[in-house]
Amino acid sequence: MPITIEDLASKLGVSPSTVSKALNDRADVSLRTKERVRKTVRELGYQPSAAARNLRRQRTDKIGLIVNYPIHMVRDFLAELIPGIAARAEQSEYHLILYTAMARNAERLKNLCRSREVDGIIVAWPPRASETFALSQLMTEEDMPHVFLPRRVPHDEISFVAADHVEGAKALTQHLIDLGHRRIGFERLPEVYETDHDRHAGYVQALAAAGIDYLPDLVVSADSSAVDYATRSFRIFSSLPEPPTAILFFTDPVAIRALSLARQTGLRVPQQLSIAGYDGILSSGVTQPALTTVWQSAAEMGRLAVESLLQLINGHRGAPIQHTLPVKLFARASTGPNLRG
Amino acid sequence: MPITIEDLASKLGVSPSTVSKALNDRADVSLRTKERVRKTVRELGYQPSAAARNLRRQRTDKIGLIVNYPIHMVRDFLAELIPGIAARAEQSEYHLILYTAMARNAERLKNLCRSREVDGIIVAWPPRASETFALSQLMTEEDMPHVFLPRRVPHDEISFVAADHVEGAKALTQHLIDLGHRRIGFERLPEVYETDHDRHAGYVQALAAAGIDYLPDLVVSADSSAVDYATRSFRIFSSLPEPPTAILFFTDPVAIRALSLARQTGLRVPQQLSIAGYDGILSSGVTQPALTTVWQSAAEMGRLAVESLLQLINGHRGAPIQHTLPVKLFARASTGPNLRG
DNA sequence: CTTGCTAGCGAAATCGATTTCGTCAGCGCG
DNA sequence: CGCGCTGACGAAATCGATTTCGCTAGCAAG
Repeated sequence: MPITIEDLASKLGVSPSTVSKALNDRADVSLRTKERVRKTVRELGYQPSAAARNLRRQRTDKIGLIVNYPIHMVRDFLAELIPGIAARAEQSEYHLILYTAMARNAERLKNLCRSREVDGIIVAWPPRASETFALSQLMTEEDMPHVFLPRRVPHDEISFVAADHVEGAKALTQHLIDLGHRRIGFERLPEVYETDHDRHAGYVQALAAAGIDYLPDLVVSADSSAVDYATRSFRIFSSLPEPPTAILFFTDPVAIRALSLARQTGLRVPQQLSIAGYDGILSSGVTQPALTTVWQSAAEMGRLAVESLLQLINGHRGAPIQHTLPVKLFARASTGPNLRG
Repeated sequence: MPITIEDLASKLGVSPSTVSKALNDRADVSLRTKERVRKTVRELGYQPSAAARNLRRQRTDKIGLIVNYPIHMVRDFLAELIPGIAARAEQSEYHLILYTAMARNAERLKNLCRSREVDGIIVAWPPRASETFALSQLMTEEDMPHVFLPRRVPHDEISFVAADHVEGAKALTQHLIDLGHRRIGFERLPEVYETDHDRHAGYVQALAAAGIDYLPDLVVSADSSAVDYATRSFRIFSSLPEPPTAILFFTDPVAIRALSLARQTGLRVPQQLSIAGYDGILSSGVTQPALTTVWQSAAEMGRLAVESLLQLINGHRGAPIQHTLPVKLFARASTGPNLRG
């Protein structure tokens, strides 16, 4: 039923080869013929079959995005990332296929590679370093270009696009130090995530630069298995013999929860306690007081990830492509001068 | 380089036809042969070429999602919708291709249909009734199954999944009436959007049911061309000779902005003015006071859209598939009893 | 006039699967 | 013994494009 290249050819009185070559602007077709072909294509609304092209050209002009987070943890991030990726891809005539159920399943990933239904893959995978390496190897063996997101990967051979969480945590800590804080609480994750590692390093660096001692008591490991670990962390900080005058929470939702807890406890923010989050989710701007936080541009990361991937697809040789993007500090009302000396 | 069905066949000493039939579990292959084939497939990690299958079977097991909103207006919505669609699609071995640059371009849409790179399309398109009809016709002519989202489409022949905005606005208005309000402001959009139409109908119905007069002064058209139309609408309501005691804003962001404006003006919410939003974005839960709003489950709509689309793809005949989903009222602290009589 | 070259086009191979149709052996039955 | 039927398999066509390679006409150069 749909128009094929054969239909076009017979209508024009030329061979399918000529039509194909005309449409792909090859040199061995006369200008006059090219014009005739293009005109008829417009008239009939001919569009080549994607499947046939893909089969013959051994490429699909599609890239895959593997998303594998618990969605509720990264709503804001994904809401920016996905349109960012799609927009950049479409500029280069690529489209985006989404895979959300490839959860830690190396077998399925391998099948995806072998089916060749995408030309390259962006992996937004949970940040387990060990997994990352194995998966990258698998894709390399299958000749599948790939880029990881949104964390640094501790391997020189792996391409990634990441945000600079060392600088992010450093800027946040510095901001509090500038406000006169000396006892700055830091909430971290229990498992070994790279993000956590980077942020902790930033925190440590900022303290050291200001000549402030690192106090292990002020660093609390979140227990992500606890139902309400925001409350748990908050209580631990509060029940310290000498509580911090400012706290860096691991994510905005936790910090927002902490704002409520502080209000319930009768603690005024920021007069008696400064609170900061991380990630710059939309909600952080509308709390009362508005939350100080650090933001990474997911759309920008997506854009860069696509550009890197396209380079790899187009045969980039040499060192893998690794980008670390700056983050931006949003100093808002939930942090203020240290009034407790 | 990758393994083809031919490689498998020669390794097994059978023909490619037999391998294909074994893998597709056809009847004219012996059990013993099927077992042998499956075993070797596992050993070699064979995965059929997607392009070759697509070409021969004339289907791709992919569905397209056309998103065409200004992203910032629907972040929360998309962040739920897209994973919802992808998750449901993957249950049925379908995958999702995203198209964000098909902006109101009928030509590109037609090309997408003719390229046959998807088996069906979910259109999350701006709500212009006239456009919708033309686009639906175009896709019907191209034999492309399609479902519209997230609004009712005023045509009996078009499949859609929508939220019940009549009931949503009605519930919201009723909630305020129950709190003793009589002068209830209603912000609407200037253009003729179906959503606006439905919500306005719900507002009117609730008033009528309570025997309250409909006062045109209390209905303000938002000027979406204004930079800060939240402020503009808020001022119009405030400067009325007898201002409303409660206001329904068109979206949560506008309502959240109104909360700040009220605070700046010295108006206490909800004691002196009740404010409600619409959409149930995440941020609405963390304002101070938390915003009363109405929420539609984007994930659920996505799920239903996929199911409807699959029915159409699998040859559903008869009436088009039209779903109108209930919405949920979140009565929170930004609305309270009318204390002004 | 012959040779060589180029421009323009078409025939046929190719990509890798699925599907149709034909073949053949083996079996049961009259 | 002959016939028909069935179960299991393979040869070949097919999907619709791209690409390779060969052909021919026309023209320039020697």
